[in-house]
Amino acid sequence: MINDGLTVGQVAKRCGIKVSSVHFYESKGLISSSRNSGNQRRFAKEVLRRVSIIKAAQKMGISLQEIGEAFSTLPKHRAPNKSEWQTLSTQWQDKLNQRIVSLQNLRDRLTGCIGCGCLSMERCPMYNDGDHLGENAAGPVLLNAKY
Amino acid sequence: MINDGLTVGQVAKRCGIKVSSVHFYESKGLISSSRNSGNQRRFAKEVLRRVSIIKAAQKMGISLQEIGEAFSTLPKHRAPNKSEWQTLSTQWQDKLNQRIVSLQNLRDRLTGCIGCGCLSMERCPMYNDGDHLGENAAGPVLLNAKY
DNA sequence: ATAAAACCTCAACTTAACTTGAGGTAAAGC
DNA sequence: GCTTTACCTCAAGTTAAGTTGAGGTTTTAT
Repeated sequence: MINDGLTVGQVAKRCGIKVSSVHFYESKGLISSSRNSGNQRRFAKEVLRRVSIIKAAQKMGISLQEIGEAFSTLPKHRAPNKSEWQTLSTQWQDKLNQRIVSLQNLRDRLTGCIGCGCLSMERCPMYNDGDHLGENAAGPVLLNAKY
Repeated sequence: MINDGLTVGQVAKRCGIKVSSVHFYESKGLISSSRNSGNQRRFAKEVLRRVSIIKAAQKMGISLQEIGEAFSTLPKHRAPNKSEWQTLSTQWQDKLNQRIVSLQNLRDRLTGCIGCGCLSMERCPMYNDGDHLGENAAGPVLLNAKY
């Protein structure tokens, strides 16, 4: 068994994750493997890129669920090519940009609002950065009150 | 019982969260209440600000644990004043700034890297934005390989 | 050839942040 | 006064993303 693909241990080590995580990602369908004669997993090198991308996407705040959905648009039995990866990249960049903008808004309003008296759920600009409140948020909200 | 403070239901509604969450936050020591003659919770208006801040902090990616730690620096039996709230604000702004910068780095590297051949755990600039890899990430990593 | 290291499966445990439900009490509306 | 709505407590369930462990097999190294 000299050159039959990567073992789980090798994948884990090269990706900086645990063997159990490799198993876990496979169980979620994010990566796949074949088996050798002794029923041990063997991974194509392509898996390293996939794991890299999983990790990068997670840093962006993308869930494994969403990563799986994005991966499902990739070809099943051929290594994705450059432009296929770039399609993913573009989708996620948009998400990432939105997150950044949203955090920037929050940051910009934080100083102005947290110390002032206006902090309220409904009207304070801090809470109106594109997100919507829960269903039951209809009631009147304290404005300019001193708590 | 006309003006004895806010009931859980009122707090929940005005904050756009569920009654169970109000209970939950109280169980975590993030907010507190007194009880009326019939053992029902009554909240001071100050609680609305606290919940507001909990929500804002969560949007920033701050955990309830950290929020609790920050809150623990506030006075126990007096409503915090403006400058006390602003101290919190300042702490969190730094965290927020770091997160933003980190996401920006990721974003800026995403397009360049995800479609190219260099995406690797160890050397690719995408993974070198200040975070460190796991302990076992020591092995050689595929560079410029076609997966 | 044998021992150690790596794998295998499957079930159960972990943490965060809540939610749901059961069984029972209090307050409000008519 | 009665009924409905709101509360109470406490235990258990939920989702995400893994981790841990038990019991057993395969590879690798000496």
